[in-house]
Amino acid sequence: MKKIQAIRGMYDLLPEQTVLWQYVEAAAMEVLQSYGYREIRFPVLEQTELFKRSIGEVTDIVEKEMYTFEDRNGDSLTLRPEGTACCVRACEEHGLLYNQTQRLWYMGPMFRHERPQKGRQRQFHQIGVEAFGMEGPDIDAEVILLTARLWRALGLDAAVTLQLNSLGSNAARAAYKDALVDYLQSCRDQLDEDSQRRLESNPLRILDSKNEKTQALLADAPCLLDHLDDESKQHFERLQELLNESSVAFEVNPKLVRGLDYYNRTVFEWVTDKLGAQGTVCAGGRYDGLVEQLGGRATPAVGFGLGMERLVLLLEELGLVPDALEQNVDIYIVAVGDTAVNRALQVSEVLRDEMPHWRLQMHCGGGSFKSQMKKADKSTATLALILGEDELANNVVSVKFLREDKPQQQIAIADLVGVLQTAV
RNA sequence: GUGAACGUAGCUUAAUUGGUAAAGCGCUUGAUUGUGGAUCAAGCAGACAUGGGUUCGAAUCCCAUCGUUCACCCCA
Repeated sequence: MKKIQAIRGMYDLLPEQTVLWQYVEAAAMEVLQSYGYREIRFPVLEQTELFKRSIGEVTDIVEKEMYTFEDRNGDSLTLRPEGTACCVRACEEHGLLYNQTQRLWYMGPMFRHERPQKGRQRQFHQIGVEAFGMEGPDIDAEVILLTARLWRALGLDAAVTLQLNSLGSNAARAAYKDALVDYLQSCRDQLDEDSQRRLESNPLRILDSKNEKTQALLADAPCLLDHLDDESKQHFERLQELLNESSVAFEVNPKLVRGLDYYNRTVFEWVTDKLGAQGTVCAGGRYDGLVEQLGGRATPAVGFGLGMERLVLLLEELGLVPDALEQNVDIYIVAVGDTAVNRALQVSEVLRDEMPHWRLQMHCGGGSFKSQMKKADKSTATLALILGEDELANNVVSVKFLREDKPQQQIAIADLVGVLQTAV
C-alpha cells in the first residue's frame, strides 16, 4: 500500500526540534511580556475577502499563493497567509480598538503555496506583534527595541542587522511611484524580464531586484526618501533619533520596500547573510490605513512578523543551541520484578509530589538490570534510582550517579526526598 | 510558476563497463546469574521513491509521476 506522506512544503517537527522551538518561544514570550504585550489568538481560516482587501488584489500572495477553497456552504475561505489582517479583523470584531490602544502578539502557522526552499515552506510559523492606536515614532522605536532585545536574549545580535526605510504617506508614495515608472520607462528595454513585468504590477519592488544590471540602472533613479511628505520625514527623523539614543544600530536602505500593500511610513527588516536567499528573519512596519480600509475607524498601527523556521535555522547555523536542551530526564528509575515495580511507581509519584520540577522517567517494559541500566544511560538522566529484591528487603533505594564518578549509595525510602534535594 | 542537482536499511553513505545489494552509526542479544558508558561477537533491519520502457539481465540507461535540495521568483 502506498504510504501517505506529509503535504509538500509542510514539515513535521520531531522531539529533537521541538525543544529548540520551545526555547525560542519561551524567550520571545518573556521579552513580549516585559513590554506589556498580551497574546491574542484567532482562527487559521478566514474569509478570502479579508486578505484580498488588506494584502492587495495584485500582490503575488493573493494572486497565486493563497490556499483558497469553497467550504460546504459555498463560501470562499482562505488559510491565512499572514497574521496582521486577521488580527485587525479580530480586534475590530470585538471592539478592541475603540478609543484605546492595544499591544498584542500572536504565534502560529501561516500558509503560502510557494516552491519550498531553505527558509521557505508552505506551512510556516510566525510570531506576530501589532501595536494599535499610537501614531508617533516612539511606538515604532519600541517594537524595534523589543526585537533587538530578543536577539540579545538568543545571542543573535551579532548575526542580524537592521535595515530601515520610510515609504511616506500613501499620496507621497503614489507620487514617487509615478516618478519611478517615468524614469524606468525611459530605459525599459534594459530591464530584466521580471522587472519589466513589475513595471505594471508593482513598480516599487523593482527597487530590491537582485539583478545586477537592473540595480545599476537604479543608481540614477529618483529616490524614495526625496519624495517623502513633511510629516513622514519628521516621523522618520525622530525614529532614527530615538534608535540612536537607544544605541540600536541601523542602516537606512532607501530601496527597502514591502510586498504587502498596506504598509506606509516606517518599514524595517532584520536580515542575516547566514541563511542563503531567504535572509529576512523579521520584518514589519507601519500600516496606518489598514484598519479603516477594513471598515473600522481610522487607527494608526505598527507591527512585524518574525519567521520561526528562519530563526531556528539561524540558531542551528551559528551553533547557538544551548546544550541543556539535550537533556530531558533528570532521574531514571530502574525496577526489576513485579513487587519492585509496584514500589517504584509509588516512590516516583511521591517524588513528583515533593519536587515537581524534577523530570523523572520510570522504566517500563521490564527487562534485565543490564538492559534497564543501558536505558538509564541513554535517557540523559544524571541519576538512576534502583529498586530490586535487595532494596525491597531493606526498604532502601540505590542511588547511582550516571555522569560523575561517585560511589553508589543506598538510601532509606523515607529519607529519599531530603537526600536527593542535596544530591541533584 | 521557471531552472539545476538528487532520491539505496531508522540515520549517514558505498556498489567498477548494466550481472540481481554493502558498511558505519543506531537498535536487540551475549561475553559479565543485580548495574550503564569502552571493547569484542552475533542478530534484526531493504518491494534500491513510485509507475512504465529498453535489455537475456536494471539500484545503474530512457520516460513519467511524487518527493528532497539549492537558486530564480516571492517573502517571514
